[in-house]
Amino acid sequence: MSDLLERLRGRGWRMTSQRRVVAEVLAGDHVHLTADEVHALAAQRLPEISRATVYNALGELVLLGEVIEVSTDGRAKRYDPNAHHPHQHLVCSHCGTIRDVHPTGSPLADLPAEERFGFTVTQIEVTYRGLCPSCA
Amino acid sequence: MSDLLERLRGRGWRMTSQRRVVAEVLAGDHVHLTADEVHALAAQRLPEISRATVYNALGELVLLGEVIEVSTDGRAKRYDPNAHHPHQHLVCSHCGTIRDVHPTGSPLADLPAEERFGFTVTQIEVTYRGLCPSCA
DNA sequence: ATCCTACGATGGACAGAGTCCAAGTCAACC
DNA sequence: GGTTGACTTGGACTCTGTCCATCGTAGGAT
Repeated sequence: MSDLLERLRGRGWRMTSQRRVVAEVLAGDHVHLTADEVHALAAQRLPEISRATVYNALGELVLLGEVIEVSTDGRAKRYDPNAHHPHQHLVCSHCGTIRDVHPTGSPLADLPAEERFGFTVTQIEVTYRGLCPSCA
Repeated sequence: MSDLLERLRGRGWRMTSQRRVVAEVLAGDHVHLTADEVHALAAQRLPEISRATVYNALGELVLLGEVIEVSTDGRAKRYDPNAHHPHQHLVCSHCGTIRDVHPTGSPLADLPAEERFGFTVTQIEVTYRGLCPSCA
């Protein structure tokens, strides 16, 4: 996690107390937080941090490739710090719980050339939906 | 498309002029309209139709399984009338164009039992992202 | 054909998520 | 310890969607 701070600083990311707190919140074990949840956790350590700053920092972390934006419902985006290990998501349709999963094989192989319409496909997102054990 | 109206009426869907226009707008080309786009198109035929009515009708069509809700960005949901033919989506990261695609094989087979965490998986969404020919 | 009535439509207020901006602050380099 | 330009702030604003009280009407009953 201080790896993260190192990397960011090394890339010329100006280190402010606000950005540090946002990065630390994400690097904790709370996964898939919404921006407001990140803001709430950050505010526990830095009470006057503003929402705009959290949004800015999150957006920059996404651009830097340190965090992935996930939107599994049509509501708030979630921020996934597990950006350096490719994975997909398993979502409970009832309670919204999200788990990282690692399917074998590549879904790209399943898309025939004639179905690509000339696109250069660079990314594939797979969302598995169903009921988790508690909601079943 | 009048198939759609038939089916809806047969299921006891009370047919109002507003609902008819919404259904007809969707039954047009296989595009992926947002609620506001549906509203705009519907309003060309029925100028005083309200946003709330369009949202209501779209929500009911989704519940009836006649239309699928798609959210490929974190922004407005899109409504996909191609609900009776399973398919996935190919999205241009630059201009947002969406195309229906039909991958071979099932990604479910790629999710090992130990990666399912006891979930009962009932639905899988795959989104292929990349650049379309015009944006490349 | 007309009447009834429950279901649907309306539009304006409201809510949630996110963006923008002008003014103030401060991290990093000198 | 200055200087300076990048960062932060908070409030206003946008966009998407929901809610609700009131009004209108589709379709069965007569």
